[in-house]
Amino acid sequence: MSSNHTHNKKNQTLTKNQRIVLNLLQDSGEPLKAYFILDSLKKEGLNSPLQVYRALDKLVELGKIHKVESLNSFIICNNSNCASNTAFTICERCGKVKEIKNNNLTEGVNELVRENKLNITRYNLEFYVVCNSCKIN
Amino acid sequence: MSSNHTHNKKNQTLTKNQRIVLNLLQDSGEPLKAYFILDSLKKEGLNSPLQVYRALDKLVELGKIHKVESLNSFIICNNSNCASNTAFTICERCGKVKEIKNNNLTEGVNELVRENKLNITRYNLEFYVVCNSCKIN
DNA sequence: ATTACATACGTAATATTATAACAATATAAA
DNA sequence: TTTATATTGTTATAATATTACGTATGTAAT
Repeated sequence: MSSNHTHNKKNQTLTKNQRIVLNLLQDSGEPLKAYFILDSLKKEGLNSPLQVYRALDKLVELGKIHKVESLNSFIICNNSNCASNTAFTICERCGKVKEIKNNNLTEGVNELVRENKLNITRYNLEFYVVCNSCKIN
Repeated sequence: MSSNHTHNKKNQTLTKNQRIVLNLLQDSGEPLKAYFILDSLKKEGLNSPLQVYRALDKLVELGKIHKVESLNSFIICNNSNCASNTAFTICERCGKVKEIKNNNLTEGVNELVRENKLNITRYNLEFYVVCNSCKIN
């Protein structure tokens, strides 16, 4: 038996660089910046920004991660069927980001798009909030 | 009559740098990048990125312009009452950006926010489209 | 097996976007 | 007028992202 069978079938189609970047984002759950990813994965053999950016590009293309545009950061997709559509809440105080996975929202957006005759291919929605823990403190 | 009364009262409270940056964005109507603005305004006395970024920051704060996050660009606000909320269509082919100023959309978003119990302070919506002229060609 | 093709890799250099730090000046408020 | 606040100009540097080039690897057709 080879030693490298922890990844699932879908991940097997990924290359080594793509896989280690995806794993880091998966483990983190938070949005991470490209150069932070680079620093974190030096020990795994990533040496240059381009190696990170190429992996990120591919993972975005595959829909496995998203770019949070206003933060120049990347976050794991925890939504099975968002395709390239994204919807996030971003806390203005602590910076915490959550992907919104609420079917009502998807429905609502679709309706919004219909009503306004927007002929869209995809969308990116960023809702700035004060999150619950920040509201308390 | 003096020759320089085209700006409205609100603009009179702006500083020189803020005013010339705003005028450029106003005349252009398109999203412009900070360093393009810098190059364009060298002759007006802007010498450093920081002068541009400071003016841009202030204008965003005043709601006179918006940042189009996914393009790292800035565009004049042509919506009297959007505050810091933004909604754009961005053509995937030609890059053309339009601010959506449709009351239905505002209403729809508000409803969306209510239904999903999002406690938001502001939002940024980016709808990627293929614009009409690109669709034809 | 060999060719052709597409994809990914590694590396170096460079381009683009944005901010920090500091001293000086203007503006508004007390 | 004194104090506080915002803005300016300048230099340097940080943070984010891409170009260019040559090599390697996987896959599919011949």
